[in-house]
Amino acid sequence: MPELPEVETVRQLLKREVVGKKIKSVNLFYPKIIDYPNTEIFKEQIINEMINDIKRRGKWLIFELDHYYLLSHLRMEGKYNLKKQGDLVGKHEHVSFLFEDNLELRYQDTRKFGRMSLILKDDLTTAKQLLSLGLEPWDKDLTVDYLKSKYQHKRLPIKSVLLDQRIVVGIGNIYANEILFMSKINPLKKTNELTDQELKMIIKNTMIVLDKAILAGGTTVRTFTAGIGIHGRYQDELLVHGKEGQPCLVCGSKVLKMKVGGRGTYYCPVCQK
DNA sequence: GTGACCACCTGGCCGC
DNA sequence: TGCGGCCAGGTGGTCA
Repeated sequence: MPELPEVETVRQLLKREVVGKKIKSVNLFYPKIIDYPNTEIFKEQIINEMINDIKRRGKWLIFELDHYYLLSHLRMEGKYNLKKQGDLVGKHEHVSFLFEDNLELRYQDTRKFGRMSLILKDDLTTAKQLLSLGLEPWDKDLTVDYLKSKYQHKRLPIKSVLLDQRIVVGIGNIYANEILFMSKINPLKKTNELTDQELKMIIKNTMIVLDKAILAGGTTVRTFTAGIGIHGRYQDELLVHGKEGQPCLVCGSKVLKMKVGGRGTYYCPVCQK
């Protein structure tokens, strides 16, 4: 599923392929993908807009158009495909942007969880989708003191809190498992009981894990690929996620799986006491 | 403010 | 082979 490294990979690929293209029309095969405004207004407003840049904030892709920002969240299985006009529309392709050069950017999403919004440029800073997001993992303000201020009243397991996009953006279930393994922290440890040293390790390993994943083009798990024919390679470097029953790479103990906050959580009971 | 729970969705997998 | 049930999980909404 797309987490920050996957979204960043998609961003880089899309930027190469579609920046400079003007949108001639839009087809919505599954209108519920459009969160805001309503579909008719969305289709009207986006016509004749040029894609000038593609940015990212957390797991949101931000297409910079002439007068608007198109916000796109891939959620679980969203991806973009570049097709020629008239190519057969796939079963799971729900939105199609037709460009003036007769190429089409198709949004594909097996589980239809992804969402898009079209926001006026002046409204970006107040967009509800971005307003509550926390710090990027590489932000210089992401310090032990910052985490302490956010974590001090949290008694939830750290595994659940790592997924909270209001504190640090971009960490999903896979990378949360990896970060905690590398930091030797038990996923069930209460967040407000973490030591300064543990917080330091979380910050350091978040950057390491996400940097490596971006370099590898993200992680291809189940049905997720970055689209446009790209498969991430980071799944080959996963240390603990999806390794239930296999020996821990550090101590050789069996990797266990449990549910934390309803999410599949993999950990080594010896390394992560 | 915090935390638990649910809905949104479909394909893959497993047991019968 | 076919069927039903469970699981995967990011986010937003609701409720206590």
